[in-house]
Amino acid sequence: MSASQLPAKSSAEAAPLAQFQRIRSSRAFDEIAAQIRTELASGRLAVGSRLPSERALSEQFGVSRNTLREALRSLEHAGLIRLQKGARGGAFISQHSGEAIATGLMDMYHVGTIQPAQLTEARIWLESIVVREACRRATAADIDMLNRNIDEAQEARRRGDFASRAERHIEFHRMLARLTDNPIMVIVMNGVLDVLAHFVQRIGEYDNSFVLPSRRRFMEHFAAGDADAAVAEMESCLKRLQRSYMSRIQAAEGAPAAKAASRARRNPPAAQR
Amino acid sequence: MSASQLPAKSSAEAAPLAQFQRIRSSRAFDEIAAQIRTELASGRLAVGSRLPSERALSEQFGVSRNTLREALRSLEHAGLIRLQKGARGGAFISQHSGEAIATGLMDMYHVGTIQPAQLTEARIWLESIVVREACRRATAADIDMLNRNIDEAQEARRRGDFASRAERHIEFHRMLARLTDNPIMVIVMNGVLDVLAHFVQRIGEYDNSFVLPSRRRFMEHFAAGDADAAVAEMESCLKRLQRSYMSRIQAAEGAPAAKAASRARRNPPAAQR
DNA sequence: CTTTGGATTTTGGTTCAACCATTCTACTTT
DNA sequence: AAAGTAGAATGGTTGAACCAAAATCCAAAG
Repeated sequence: MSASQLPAKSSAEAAPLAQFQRIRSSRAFDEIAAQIRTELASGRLAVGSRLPSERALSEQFGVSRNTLREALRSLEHAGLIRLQKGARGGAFISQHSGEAIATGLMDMYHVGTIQPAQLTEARIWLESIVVREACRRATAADIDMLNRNIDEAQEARRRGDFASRAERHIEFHRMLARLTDNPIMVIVMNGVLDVLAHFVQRIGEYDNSFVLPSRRRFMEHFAAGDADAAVAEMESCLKRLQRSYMSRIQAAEGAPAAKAASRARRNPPAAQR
Repeated sequence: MSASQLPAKSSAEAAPLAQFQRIRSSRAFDEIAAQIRTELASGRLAVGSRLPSERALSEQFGVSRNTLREALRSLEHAGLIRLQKGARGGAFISQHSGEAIATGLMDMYHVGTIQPAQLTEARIWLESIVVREACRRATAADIDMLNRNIDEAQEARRRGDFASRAERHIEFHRMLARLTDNPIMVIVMNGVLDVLAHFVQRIGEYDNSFVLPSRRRFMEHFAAGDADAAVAEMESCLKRLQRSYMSRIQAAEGAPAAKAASRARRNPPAAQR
């Protein structure tokens, strides 16, 4: 492979591998992450390309491998790189990102920066945009897809499967967001819906028998291309849901232990104040 | 989230019927970060409280200090903790977050997941919400603040200070977002504006002589509480700006720029095949 | 000839034991 | 009492070593 780095100084290769400079300020890994970000922003590092191995990179930057790894950790968490073990592995520039935004919103909720009322409020605002734009762009196939989702939700309701029904309902909104064909709306809406799903799971079952009839009415307007009516129907439904959430939240305020964490705890808990 | 894996078809071998998931978290620091997040979500770790020192934590988790540090790095990047050196230093649960979302959007833009046209499109949509809600909530003091901002922008324009004028214009939109009093809108709008500012700075000066008159008209409607008219004025202004941006970026597109100006790479450079 | 199975190599994941730089505390000196 | 300084606590960094997974190569089996 031509990309192999040998200690022997060969002349500059034509490969897109960047020449990184030595770092200077405190917190070397911040500098390193910033330099790699700069390379990425400049276009010299395209999606799919592979950074040199940790050992090679740490030598290029003139830092230890541990420090370099902390920089990579930061970039990986941001969704910019994906790390792969084994021969031919390494750090690959990744496309998706987006996930970091969803977890960011979730963190803000957990830490109390976002209150439930603000969450549902923003959701209603965003949804009005999404519906309007989705209505403008939806094809017949898209409308079929949405109708299928409603059928599935109805089937889940018939079975008394609350979890599945809730999941279908949320998936409906994700579909609408995707129909806008705008990654910002998709990402933000997905993040908000993630938090909302978490929130709904915490407050438990609630009365949403009015949702399915509303969905049917919504789809009539939507299929007819009547964006205003579709938005109005959706907004009315969401506001009713919001009232339902808010009335339930006082009850759930006391016991926040509703997390079905299936994760295996093999180590002592981290808590200590 | 929403990551539907495509099952590799055509594997004719006798595979078990069940769909097994890929084992993921063999990485200790992921487990650690998840545990700390869980503690945070459960409310046992409040904002401002301090985690044990790295040395103590690594002992509690039964991992080396380096591994623990990689976990902390991930949490720090997310904005959940703030690290402080020296005696009485350590990892403190932090409030703000939000920054991670802005950098996430910026990353998505740099990596090409968000195209300039989609950026300005989403911005116009979001702004319509912001204006409507800000109009509903603005006090006389808020209106004064906005008017002051316009005066400053006009002053900057008189001096021919393009950078300052652009900064004032963007600050105007940040103010409006804050007036919604909804952290989600503030965070998302701030992130979008960050990217937009970066984008505008890249394409250089442009004709925006129409912005200030539009702002004055906007403020008339806004102060009168006429949200519809305010939204319409803002939208018209932003769409004109958008056309200006797009015409400039196409000009930059045509010339074979020295620095990789655009990155709409349809064919991702195959990752070392 | 193809297939299988295991050694080999490459690479990320982890550990350990130190040292440095910064910051706060507490004690000593003036 | 004020000022200065020694020390301790804590994050930041280092370098060498080993482990585990994944791709490759190669020889033996069919």
